[in-house]
Order: sequence, then structure tokens, then C-alpha cells
Amino acid sequence: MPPPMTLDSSMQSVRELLLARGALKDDVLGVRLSSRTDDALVDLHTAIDPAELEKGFTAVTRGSADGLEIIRHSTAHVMADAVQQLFPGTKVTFGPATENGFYYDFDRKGGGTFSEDDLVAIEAKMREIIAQKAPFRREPISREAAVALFTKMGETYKVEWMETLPAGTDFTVYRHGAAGSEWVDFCKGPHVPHTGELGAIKLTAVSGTYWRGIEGNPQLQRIYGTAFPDEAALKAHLEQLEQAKARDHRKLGRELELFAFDAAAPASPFFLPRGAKVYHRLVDYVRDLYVRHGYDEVITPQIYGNELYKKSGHLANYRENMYLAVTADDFVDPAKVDAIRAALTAEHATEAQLDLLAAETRGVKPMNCPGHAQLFSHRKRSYRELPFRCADFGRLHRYERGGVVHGLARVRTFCQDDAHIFCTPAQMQPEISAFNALLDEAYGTFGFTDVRVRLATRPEKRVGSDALWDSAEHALADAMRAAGRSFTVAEGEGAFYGPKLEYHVKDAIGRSWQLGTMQVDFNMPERFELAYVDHEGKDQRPVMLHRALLGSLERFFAVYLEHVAGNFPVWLAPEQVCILTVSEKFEAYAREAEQVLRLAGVRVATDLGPDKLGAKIRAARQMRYPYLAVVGGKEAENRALALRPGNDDLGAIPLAEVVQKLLAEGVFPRPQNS
RNA sequence: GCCAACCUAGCUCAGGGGUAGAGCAGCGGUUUCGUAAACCGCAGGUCGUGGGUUCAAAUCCCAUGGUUGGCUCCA
Repeated sequence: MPPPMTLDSSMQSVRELLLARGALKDDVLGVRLSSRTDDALVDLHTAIDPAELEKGFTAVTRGSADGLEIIRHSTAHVMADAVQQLFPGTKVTFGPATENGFYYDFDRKGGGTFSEDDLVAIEAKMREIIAQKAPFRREPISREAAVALFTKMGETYKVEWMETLPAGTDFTVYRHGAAGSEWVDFCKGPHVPHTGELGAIKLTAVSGTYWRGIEGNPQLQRIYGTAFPDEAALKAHLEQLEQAKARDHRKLGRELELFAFDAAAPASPFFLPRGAKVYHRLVDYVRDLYVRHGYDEVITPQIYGNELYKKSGHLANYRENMYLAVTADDFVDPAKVDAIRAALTAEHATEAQLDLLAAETRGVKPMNCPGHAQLFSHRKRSYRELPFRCADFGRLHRYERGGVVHGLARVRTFCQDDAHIFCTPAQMQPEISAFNALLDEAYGTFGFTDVRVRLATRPEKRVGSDALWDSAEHALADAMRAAGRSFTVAEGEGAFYGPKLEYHVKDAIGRSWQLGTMQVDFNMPERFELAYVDHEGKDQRPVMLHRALLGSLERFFAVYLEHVAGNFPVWLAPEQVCILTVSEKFEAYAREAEQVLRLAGVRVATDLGPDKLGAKIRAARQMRYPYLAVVGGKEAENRALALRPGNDDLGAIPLAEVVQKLLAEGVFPRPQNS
């Protein structure tokens, strides 16, 4: 063990400082210092200048968000300790706390993997370490000593990481365990006082990952776990996971007969009649918005010759995600087939290869934008036509790798409520503002009130001048400010052709989803040499705004289905009401009532079978019809329906009134003034 | 694609070398019933697929398809 570095005599541990002030409560794990802007979270082990504490601090307790992070980070250390005890020769890499727990990435000796049985053993070993209540210790160390120590330990990943750290970085190690058999990690902390502070732990999963997240780097084994201040909090977390499972859209989709998947077309949904009704209602709702917000819908081809995708850049940059459409005639010349195969599979296709693909192959569209650019340039355009808001519900196909597909949320065929707005540079800002208003209306309709926006700015690899980027980014930012909306900036995360706004919503159980997007694109108009004639008769280059409201409708279907846990509102539900007979004696009237509702345009289901009413209500509730309508002797006699929304009971209502009520509730939601 | 796991009736799941099971759903019958499960019966599966080991494979092994959880969080 290298000797600890001598500390500046003015430094004192946070523990001592708090103790002297009488502020060291049992549940305090550290402090947040007001004097520091970043890395303000400091544990009890850390030595600081007492003056720093004087400037103000907040005690970090076990129950706080900061405390939770400390607990989880320390639990990750304990897990790594357990793993190295049970599996000697395993190398450690990174092990951070995360939003829902923690993980640690390992390189197991000989490239071995961990099984779920291993997790059980590791968790048992962790509990042993925790029971020892062994103290954590923090130790500042010189770069040279750290490199020497971890080199000697054979921790090559740690050493590699140290070598990437800039000069002047403070190096520290943390140890825990009994003297003589301490587990040590190169770590900046913070950590709990001793392992006894931990306890409510659970290892949850094991997965493969790559060193520093880069494909091609050595394959590591990641073990996931979670930890909480106490067992009750852990139990609550696990129960919440169960709840999320209960409203999983894949489960609801099956149970409510909305959609299905089949190995005949992996990751491609079959929308069943009930699901298709909802899907079409969603599309028609967006169309209803479009009418009032000045969009024009177009219908464009599914398959294009690849010249188009060469022009747009997709063939060079997106072909691994594209489906090709072939015909028997494409296979008559074997030499050509070989050349096409070579061009398709080349990591960086040459210009000649791209030309070959463009000339000889067709692609199924993965995006609408190239087709819309083509449509725009189909004839001469005047400034009087702008902005041209070109909407398209075209079906898109993208080949997604097997591991990333997920129910309806990530599929290989889908449709977006997509539109491209062709406008002048001066029109950008008002168009963006108008889109915000449109988006507010739509999201409000679906009950997504917690909307967060990220502005993704210019990436390193980009096209267009800095002046254009400035104006594009300002247009997005100014429009957001004008609408009084806050946003965060995601530096360098924009698309190569322009910056974008990403709209994220939180669903009913607090999960965040990206739905809408607004992108400013200078690239595509350039590539397609798009032009409009200005009022002086000169050609000008339009800007393309690429925007989606709900995003992929498949994905939105999934998000919304989980958000409402299957309980669609009357305007969207596959069937708005289900008629139930008290006994089969009332079938005739029930059928008549069904017909009246149906002819009026109400979506209606029936259960006229021989079951008892209680059983029918139970079954109908499980199908989540917004309204149940009971038909018995009284209703048949009075030409009424006993209407039951949810668990409520409105009693008998005349049939004609029911029709009016359901029609009124079934229209697309609109703001008051439109 | 990579790591781990799973795949048995339409759905949820039992069975883990020795003749394929249950509940729900479906179908038939009895009951004709007033607000979250009436009763009786019938039918339904080459245990994802292909190969192997074995006297014998749903069960063990290999391959393959599909599915699920991960592969963004940085010492």
C-alpha cells in the first residue's frame, strides 16, 4: 500500500467539521457545498478547507436524491468487491449510480460471462460484506502512485482510464473492508461512511456491453442492481415495476385485441380491427388539426429508384437501415448482382459503388423527406405559395437490428404524422411558433401536460455555413422564448443538416418519451436545388422544416396506451359503448338499440350471450369500454339504456338521448374557440 | 449484431428422461338471471423449428427462428 499523501494542515474531513458544529446526524451521508458549482456533492470522508463549509452547505441525508446516489454508488463498490472475491481475476472498469440503481462493468477472466445463478451468489456475498459494517476510506493519491498500484493489481482498464485524464486531475482511491483485506477502487466518490449503511439491495440483470460503450472494444459483462435507503423503499420500487408491467402496451395490446405480432414479419405489427379503429381515429384527429392549421396532405410513392436516395444522402449514410425492393429481372446478370452486393455491404461505399446502386436498385422509403423535396421541385414554385406545409402519413420501413426492436415502440414498419414545411428564411420563426401552438393543443388533448424541450445544436460534422446555423438555432430558441417555454440545450446533438427541437413528455407513471420534433434543414433544399421565385422574379432557396407531432404513430399508440392503461377516451375508443343484456329475452331490443346507435355513427359492441349480467359486466370492464349499456325489461319497455360509465351508474336514459350524448362526446377534441 | 434468459392449447402457466396437464377463453347443453366470474359436458398441443445423445427426449446437447431485459449514464 503506498503511503497516503500528506494533507494540507488546514484541511479537515467533513465528518470532523460537522461533528464540531453538532450537525452530524445519524442519517447524514455528506454535504452539498454552496461554494462549489460542480462536484458540489462531498461525502464525510473528504477533507476540505473549513472556510468552504462556512460559505454554506446542505446536509445530504440518506433519504434525499443525493443520498440515494451515494448509497447506490457505494453498493456498486460492494458488488465489485463481491464479484472479485467470487471470481478471482475479474477486472473492474466503471461502476456508476444510475437513475434507477447502479451497474458495474467487468471483464471476467477468460472472457467468461455471468449467469443469473451467479447473481444470487454475488448478492449473498454482498450481504456478507454489508454485515461487516466495514468503513469506507478515502485516500488522495498521486497519479504515479495510482498508476503503479493499479498496474500491480492488474487493473488494466483503470490504468488506461487514468492515462486519459488531463494533467492536474486530483486522483483519489476509495477502500472498504477490514484492514489487510481491503477492496480498493480508483474512484472520486462520494461514498457512505461504512458498508452497514447499505442493505436494501437487489441485483436485477446481467448484460453485455463494450468497454467505454464503443462497439469493437473488448466485450464486458455489466451487472445491474438497485439499492435503496431501506427495505420499504426497495419494495415500493419493485411494486412500481410490477405496475408498469401491468400496463405494458404489449400485454394490453394482446388482451384488448388491438394488435399482434407474428414471426412471419418480425417487429412489424398487425393492427387487429379494434386497434385499427384507434389508429385511424388518431390519424383523423391529426388531419382535423391539419385542416385548421393550414397543412396540405399528400400521398407519395413507397418505392423509389435509388437515384433519389443518392441525392438525399440516404444511400451513403442510411443504407444499412433500408430495405431494397427487388424483382426477378434484377437477377439475370450474376456479375451485376455481385457488384451490387459488394456496394451494399461496403462500410464506406465508393462514389462509383453509390452510382451503381443508384442506377440499378430501388429502395423502400425509410423517410418522407426525399419524396417531398422531389414533389416540391415538380414545378416552378412562387413565394406566394409559401409556407407550403406538406403532410404525409406514408408508411415507412426501416431495418432495425434484432436487439433494439420493442413492441410497438420500436418497429420496422410504421408511419409518422410527418410534414415538411417549405418556407422562406423569414418564415422559419413564425412557423416554429405556430408548430408549438399546434403541439400544445395536441399534447393537451392526450393529457401530456409535462412537456420538456431540448434544443440539439450544431454537431461537429455538419453542412452549411456558421451564419446559417446561427440563424437556425436562433429561430428555434427565439420561438421557444416567444412562447414562454423553457428548454435545455443538448450541445452538438443536432442532425448533420440542422439543429432540432425534441419534445419529451412524461407519462402517467413518470416515464419520459420523445414524441415530437422540429428540425431546420438547409441541406436537403441544397441537394435537391429547390427554388421558389421571389417577388422580384429571382430564384431563392427555401428552407425545409422537418417536423412530427406525435412522431411515429405506432410508438405514440404504445406510449398513449400505457399512459391511459388501456382506458381510451370516448372519442378514441374502438367501441364507445357495449350493450349487455340482462337475459337473452331482451336480445331483440338490444339488437334494435345497437342498430340505432350504429346508424347514428356510434361505435358499438354487444354481449347478448347467456351469461349472467355480473359476468358480462366483468368481461366488458376488462375490455375497457368507456360506457356499458344494460338492457333489461325496464329498458326494453321504455326504449332506454341503463348507462354505466366506468364504475358509475347513470340509470336508464332514453335511447335517443344516449345517441346524442355519445355523438357529442365522440367528436375530436378542439379548443373552445375553434 | 453482441450479452443473458425465455418459447408447452387462443391467453396465463404447471410438468425438467418413461403414455402431454390446469384455469380462463372457445364450442354444445341446462339455467333466463338487474350490475365485477351460474352449472354440466366437449373440443383444442407433432411442447418454436431442425439435428444429435438415449431402449426412451417437452425434459439433456448443438444449431436455427422468434421473444424478453440490457448494450446512453463514465474513475
